[in-house]
Amino acid sequence: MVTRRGMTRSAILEASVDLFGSRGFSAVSLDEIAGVVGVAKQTVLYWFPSKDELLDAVLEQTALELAAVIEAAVRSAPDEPLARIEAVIKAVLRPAVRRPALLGLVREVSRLSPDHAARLTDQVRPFVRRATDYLGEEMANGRLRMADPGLVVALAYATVTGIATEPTALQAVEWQATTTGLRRLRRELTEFLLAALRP
Amino acid sequence: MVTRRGMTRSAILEASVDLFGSRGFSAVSLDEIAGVVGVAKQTVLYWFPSKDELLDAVLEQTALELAAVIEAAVRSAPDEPLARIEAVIKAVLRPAVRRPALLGLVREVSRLSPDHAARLTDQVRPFVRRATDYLGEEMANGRLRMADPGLVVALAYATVTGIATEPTALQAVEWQATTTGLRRLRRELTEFLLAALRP
DNA sequence: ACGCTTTTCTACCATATGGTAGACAGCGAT
DNA sequence: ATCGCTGTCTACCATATGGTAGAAAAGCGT
Repeated sequence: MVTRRGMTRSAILEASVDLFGSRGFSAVSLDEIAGVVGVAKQTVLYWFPSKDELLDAVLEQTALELAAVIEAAVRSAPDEPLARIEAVIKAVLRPAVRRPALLGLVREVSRLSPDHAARLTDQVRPFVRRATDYLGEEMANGRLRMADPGLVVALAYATVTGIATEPTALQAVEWQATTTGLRRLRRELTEFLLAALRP
Repeated sequence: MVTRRGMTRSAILEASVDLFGSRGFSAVSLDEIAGVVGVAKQTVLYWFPSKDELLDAVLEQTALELAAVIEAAVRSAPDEPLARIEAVIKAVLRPAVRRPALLGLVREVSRLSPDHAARLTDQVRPFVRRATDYLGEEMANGRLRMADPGLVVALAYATVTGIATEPTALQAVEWQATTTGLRRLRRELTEFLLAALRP
């Protein structure tokens, strides 16, 4: 219908991020994606030859988006680990809460075939490596609590994605998704992580 | 085949926990569950009239199991919040790592229909309530860092389930699932949480 | 042995789903 | 005008899946 210039492809990607991320890969049909985009299923299969390749594209794009957000946050923060961590939290939490599917998709990876997981892991590895190295240095400098840098990265990642992708858990502790609720969540998350990492 | 006395039902439940928890509800077919149990699909549908009711039973059982483990850990620990938290981590991490699907299933809840999620939330609410109240008291006593008790419960939950259910993340930081790796993970997780909660 | 209940299995069925084949439309270049 | 290319659609297809109907076992009390 509308689809001016190659916009269909990106619309499909966007809808797929939301659907895969919120309900899971196999719970979403190509028909449903097509319906959301307002296009026939075959159009989806024209841009992405199979559901699997669509998933690969979705994963890759999500990883790139998140990496860019984190990268920018780190660069704009002063050269102090706690400040940088705070900046990253702030930068990630905004898109994560506005679009829970983003991190939900990342979390989905562990349920997919090892192939897909491996492809994404490979893509993300350099970033993880840099984060691990950085934390290791700062621990040696005494600006962070001494610990296993790799596991600390994994733990911080687990905390942030966990809290951002489990509305059920937040609902169980009677948290409200209002503006003030959001601010409180960000503050508590930040203090939680900083307390966990301070020397 | 074998199935002495009403064992079939519990075998189906067990297999379903593993499959739903590791790969997600909609990615698992009744045929597959039946295959794992070694029984015809209709036998599954005899014990659980539909896939949805099977899911409900699986969720309920998992919640009860986890609650029992946590309850026992809390009761056996001394009356000191940090010691109790450590005991809970220890108690939960063992079954969680041996059977990742357990927590994976809990995490799956947010992807399911609001109905299922609500049923589980209701069941878990009293436990959450008690945990929140307890943390609140101990914060007032100065034995824990001052914070929003509800959000702290959610954050600690997110950290533990996140780290226990994302092999992909752990793999990305080159963690190995050996005995020593497990011990290191438990130590780091404990220190991480205790540091986050200490006054 | 015989009935009654519980448990499991063998057909089936309707539908949803990923994917193929090919027609049709828009459009820029010649 | 028409050729060729790109993008979208309609028409199908094979298969997988949740679920139904009812037959065969398997116990079990009498």
